[in-house]
Amino acid sequence: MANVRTRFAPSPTGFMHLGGLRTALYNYLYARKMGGQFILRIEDTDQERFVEGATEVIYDTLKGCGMNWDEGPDVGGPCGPYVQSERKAQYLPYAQQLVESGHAYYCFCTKEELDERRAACEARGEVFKYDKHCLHLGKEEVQQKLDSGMPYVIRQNTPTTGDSTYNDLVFGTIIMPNDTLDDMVLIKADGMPTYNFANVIDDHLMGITHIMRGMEYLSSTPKDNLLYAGFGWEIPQYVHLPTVMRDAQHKLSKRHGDAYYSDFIQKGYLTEALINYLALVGWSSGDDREFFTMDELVEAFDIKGLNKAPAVFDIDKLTWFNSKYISKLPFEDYLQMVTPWFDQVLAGKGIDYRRLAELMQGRTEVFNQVPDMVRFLAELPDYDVEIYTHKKMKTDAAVSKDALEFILPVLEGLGTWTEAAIHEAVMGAIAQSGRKNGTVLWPLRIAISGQTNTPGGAIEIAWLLGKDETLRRMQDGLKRLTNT
RNA sequence: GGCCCCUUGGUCAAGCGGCCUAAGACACCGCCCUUUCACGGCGGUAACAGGGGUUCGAGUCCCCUAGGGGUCACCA
Repeated sequence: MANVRTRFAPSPTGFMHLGGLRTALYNYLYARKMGGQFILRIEDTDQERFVEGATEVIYDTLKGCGMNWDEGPDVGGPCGPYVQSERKAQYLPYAQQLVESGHAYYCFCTKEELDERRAACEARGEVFKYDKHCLHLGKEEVQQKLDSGMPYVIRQNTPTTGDSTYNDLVFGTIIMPNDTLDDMVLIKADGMPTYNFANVIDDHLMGITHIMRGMEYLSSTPKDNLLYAGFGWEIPQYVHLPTVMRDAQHKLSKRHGDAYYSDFIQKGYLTEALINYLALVGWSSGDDREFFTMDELVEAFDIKGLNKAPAVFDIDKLTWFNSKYISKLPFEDYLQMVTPWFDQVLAGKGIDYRRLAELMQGRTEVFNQVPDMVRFLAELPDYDVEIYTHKKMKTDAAVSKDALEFILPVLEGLGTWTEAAIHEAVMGAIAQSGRKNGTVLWPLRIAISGQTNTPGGAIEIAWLLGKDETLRRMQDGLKRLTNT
């Protein structure tokens, strides 16, 4: 097969949508897998939507995810420029060429006229389609209007009979009746090309061999093909991708804060986990493997593994991946990453982050859960004495009160406050007294943490808190137990 | 509404005519481990949308119905 060239062609909106990121990923993987090139092209033909700094977001996201492009706006390449607004001059001549050959025509209908016709059509319950009104203008008439400076657009002249057929590498043969094809605008009144037109021109000029994009383009592809045919250009391979959904009915959306790459990074998801999971939404390697590095994805990627049905993006599964990736992090990396999250609630409290991090790494699913998990170290939460009661530990309020009264002097008398010393003193005293470990340790942990779930047990927490605070909290617990 | 596409457990999915009384993973439930929770180990609940065909044999092929998604802009 000829050299494979794929491209990712995002619009600079300021955000990287996860669906778009996945599209970029598949394009990247396929190009790398085939030893071809991955090209980045910025599609900014809609100038009203220009967003400052938006291209940087695209660069940073792609780079951050480990997807490097071979050709693009910043790195250049033989087919540049790679920003559509910088290529604007080239599109009109191509459109004019299509007019010459009868595949396109000038149209002078105004937006208002069209809206009117569209409304009338819809009122009749019919599907609106441009009626080729201006196709029938005489050559002189067209020239005259052009010369007079009348605003115009150039429309594609689609056939009205027969069918258009093409092959999609994921969906197979797609057949579309030509009479459902609209004469879409190629060149807008402002002289800029429409997305559809610019795409075809650029993809051809850049030698793109495989077009991998969302399946929303499945039914507009025949019009693209008509354009390629009009120029006599080779039609590329199409790989339409299933939609990434939030649930069975809805796509991922801005509103729900579940659509953008940055949303997830801010919440404390790791890029590697996100990429790994994203690759699996709509694609399967065919075996049971779930964990992939980027290199392994390149190795395993195959268009045959692409699914057709829309796939729901499951945050629970992503979170599971994330917890696994966090667990595998080198400890020093974890410590560094978790520190700002500790700081949110523990800054200046004198808590040993290193020890806390050791306790936390194995139970961190997403970093934004960390503050709530460790907040109790900063301040004893108000809690219900009910939580002293635990069936399995055989504890209730009375037993707990007794346990705390029993262990308090042991800790008070402790000279060195290290985990080993605390452990030895507490466990020794328990053994000597003939009590059960849980009967004492459960109330102790409740008293000093004020909650049933904590990172680490009573001894680790006591050490983290320090002697004074530990004793203070135990006194507090005793007070609560006495009052009931 | 027209046209296009899709349909295996709650979710992602394996399956590409017999190896399927249908894998694996997440989630959920139970048990074990454990000074809590989590981790880990073991086990469990749960699916071929429905109906017709084709075939010796269908989750796998065809048709219909239903449901879902997409698309019908001088937006990308």
